[in-house]
Amino acid sequence: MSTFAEQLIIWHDQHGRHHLPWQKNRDPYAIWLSEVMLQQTQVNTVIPYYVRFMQEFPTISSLAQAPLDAVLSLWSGLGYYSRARNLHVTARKVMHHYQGQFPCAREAIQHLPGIGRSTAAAIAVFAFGQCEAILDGNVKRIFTRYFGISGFPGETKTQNLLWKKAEESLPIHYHNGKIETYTQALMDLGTAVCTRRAPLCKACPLQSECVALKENRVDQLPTTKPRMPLPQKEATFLLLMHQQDILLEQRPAPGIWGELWCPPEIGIGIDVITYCQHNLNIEVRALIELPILDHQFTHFKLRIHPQLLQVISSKSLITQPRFIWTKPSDALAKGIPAPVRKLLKRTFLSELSPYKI
DNA sequence: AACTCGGGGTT
DNA sequence: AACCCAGAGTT
Repeated sequence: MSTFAEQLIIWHDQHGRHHLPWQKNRDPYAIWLSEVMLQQTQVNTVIPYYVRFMQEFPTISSLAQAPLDAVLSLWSGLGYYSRARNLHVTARKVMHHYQGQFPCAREAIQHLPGIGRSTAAAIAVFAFGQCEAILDGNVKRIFTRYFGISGFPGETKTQNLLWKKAEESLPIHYHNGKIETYTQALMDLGTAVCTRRAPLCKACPLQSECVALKENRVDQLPTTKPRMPLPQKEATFLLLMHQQDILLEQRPAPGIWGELWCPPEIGIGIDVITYCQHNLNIEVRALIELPILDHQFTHFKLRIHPQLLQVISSKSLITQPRFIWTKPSDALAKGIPAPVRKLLKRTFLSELSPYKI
């Protein structure tokens, strides 16, 4: 076995993580769920969501039978909601096309929605013990440093080279359990030792062969993404109050916050009273402009101007299924984005708020 | 190849 | 405020 893999496996026995919630068994469903939740999301953030999700939907069958709304509700706050929608689609696909048995070949796994090459490989490794290479943020960091590879890992050229290194470094002549340990060791080393800033090279099992360490380039690698300043967007949120209820609208998918519930959003500068008359067919009275809510996405910044409005006419005028009237406390149990959760809490549920319901 | 999709943690 | 995180899908 290569020194690289062997050193990692030896290191993992003493220093790796062995008690994460999804490490209890080889249930493909449990492993698949964990891998999807962990896409672009840190372990400590995922754990409570994962535990709740497994309690609510302990099997792929129970997930497949659930309504999407229930799935999104459990996902609320975790972000990247297309993951939840794809999870739901895939659960039904596995039930229907694979008789509830998760496919075990990496290629087949990779064809399922929401599962790319790295996630498919992780599932193949941890659920089925197959010898496949992963390439996540941890692995990219370790390999760019160990082999001294410069260039932003998002570029195709660099990414292809990293995949090649990942495959070449696999423990080919392994026996039972080695590939799982090796794969977990890569991620644990990336999390605990080969960190983005201030890596603990003196504690690293790969230090004697690490090119970046030899050449004193550890803090130069991996090459950071060239960033553009984020465009600033603004929007008005209409908080329409009718007695104890507010109006929520289900947003279209695909798109930002697809299928999640939000107060109606309009561009700034649009006359609110007129908009409600013409587009919602509701007579309203403007109460107050609530404090601005700033939110940042990967590719733009959104400044939300929440406007509190009182409904004068009957609320029953809106009957489209994409609109609902709901108590703010009930809205928190639905699939709503994080800023909306924050807004509803501080406006309607805080003891300090004059609009507390 | 470039762009779209979130939210939270860290520094 | 910038950067990153067990990336994937679309165009």
